[in-house]
Amino acid sequence: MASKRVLVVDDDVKTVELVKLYLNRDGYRVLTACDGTEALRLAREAHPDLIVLDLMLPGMDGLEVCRTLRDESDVPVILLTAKTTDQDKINGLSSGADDYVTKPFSPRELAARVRAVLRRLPGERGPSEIRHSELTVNFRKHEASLGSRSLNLTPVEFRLLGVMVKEPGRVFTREQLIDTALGYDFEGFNRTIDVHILNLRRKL
Amino acid sequence: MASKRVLVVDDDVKTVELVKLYLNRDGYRVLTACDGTEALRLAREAHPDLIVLDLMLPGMDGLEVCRTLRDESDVPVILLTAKTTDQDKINGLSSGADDYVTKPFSPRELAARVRAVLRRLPGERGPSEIRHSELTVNFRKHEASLGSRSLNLTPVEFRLLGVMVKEPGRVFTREQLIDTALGYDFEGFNRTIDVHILNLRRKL
DNA sequence: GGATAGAGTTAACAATTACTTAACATTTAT
DNA sequence: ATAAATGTTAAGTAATTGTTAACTCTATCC
Repeated sequence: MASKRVLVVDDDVKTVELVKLYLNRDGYRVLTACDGTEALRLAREAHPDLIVLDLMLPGMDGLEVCRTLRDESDVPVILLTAKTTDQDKINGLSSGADDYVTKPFSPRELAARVRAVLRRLPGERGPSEIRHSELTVNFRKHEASLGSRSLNLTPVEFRLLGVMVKEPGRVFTREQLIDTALGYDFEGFNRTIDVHILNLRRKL
Repeated sequence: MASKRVLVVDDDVKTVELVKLYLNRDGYRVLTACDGTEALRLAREAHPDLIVLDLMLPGMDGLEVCRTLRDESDVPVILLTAKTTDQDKINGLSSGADDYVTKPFSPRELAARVRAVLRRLPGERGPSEIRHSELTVNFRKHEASLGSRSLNLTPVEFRLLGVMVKEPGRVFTREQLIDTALGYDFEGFNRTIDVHILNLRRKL
C-alpha cells in the first residue's frame, strides 16, 4: 500500500516505457517527461517521491535540471546516462544526485536502485512516545495501551491514533485522515475510514 | 547543542572538499587528513566525534588505521570503500566500523549516514555482551547462546539478533533490518529477510 | 579440479491478518 | 418530518506474513 510515485525523464520513449513497465511491476506509480522543462514542471506540480533523470536531454542539460531540482526540494534523484567515466559519476553525484546508473542498463537493476534509495530515506523523527492520561502511544514499539491493557491496533488504526494523539482536540476531515492512514493515493470509497475509526473507538 | 566535529580522511582532495561541503551544510565542523599518519595524529589531538575513512590510502593502509583507531578510542568510523572490493571485506570490517559507503558515492547519502550514526550513538556503544533472561549475545566473540545451548548463527542471523537485542520491544521495518543485516546497498528481493528471520526464530 | 557443505537468495504456496465494501441503523440538522 | 450525515454490522476481498524447498555462489576438502 501507499504506493510511491516516480517521475521518469528521458527523451527516448522506448526507454521511458521500459522503465515504466518495471517500476509499475514493483508497485510504483510512474509519471513521465521527455525534456527538462517538462520534468521541472511535473516535479513542481506532482511532488514525486523520486526522480529518474537522463542526463542527455534536448534543450536543458540534465545536470542543470538536477541542480535546479536540488535547489527546490529534497526529492531524491537517480541519474541515467551513457557517460561512463568516474569523473562523470563524480559530477553527477556532486550535483546532488543520490545514485547513478549507466546506459545501457538493466531495468531490473534500475528498479533495485529505486527501491534502495527510497528505502533509506524516510528519516523523520519525533518523540518515540506520547502519553495522555491513561493512553500511551509508543511509536518505536508500534504499540498503544490504555492503562495496563494493550490495545491491539492494526497498522491503519495505529496511524490514525498516532496522528490524532499528536494534536489532541484537533478536528480532522475524512480526507485528512485518509491521507495519513490510507495513503494520499487511496482511490476507494471514502467511508472506509469510518469503519477504521469505529474499530479504533471500540478498542479504546 | 555544540556542533559535532567530523574528521574526513581521503587522499583525493576533490573528494574531501565535496564531503566537507555537504557536512558543513549539515552544521558539522570538518577536519581533514590526506593519509593515515595524519589521520591518526588528528584523531588523537582533536578527538573528533566521527571519522569518515577511505580505505585506499597512500602509505599506511586504511584497514590498519581503522584498527588502530579502534584500539585507542570508541570514536565511530564510516568507511569509504571501492565498489569492486568484496562483500566479504565489508562483512569483516563492519564488526569494527559503524557503517560503510561504496565509491563512487553520493555525498547526500554519506551525509545521511553520518547523521544516522551520530544519532544512534548516545544510545551507548554497548557492552560486548548483552543478556536477556536465557539469551546471551556476545559481540566480541560473535556468538549467541540460549541457556547453555550455543545457537549456531550465521553472520546475517547474528546481525539481525544483534540489532534487535539492543532495543528490545522495538519494531523494525523490513528495510531497516535489510540495511543492518544485508547492507545498505542490497539490491535484491526484499522478502529475503523474512527467511533469515524465520531461520533465526527456529534457532531460538 | 570436482565434490561437498554452508550461506544466502528466490519463487511458489499457505495461513493469517487486516482492509474494503455494501447494506442497514441511528443520529443530527433543517 | 425528512434529508443528510454518521454509526454499526457482517461478509467479501486483498495484502501481508509464514513456510517450504530449490537454486546459486563460494569456500574447503579430498
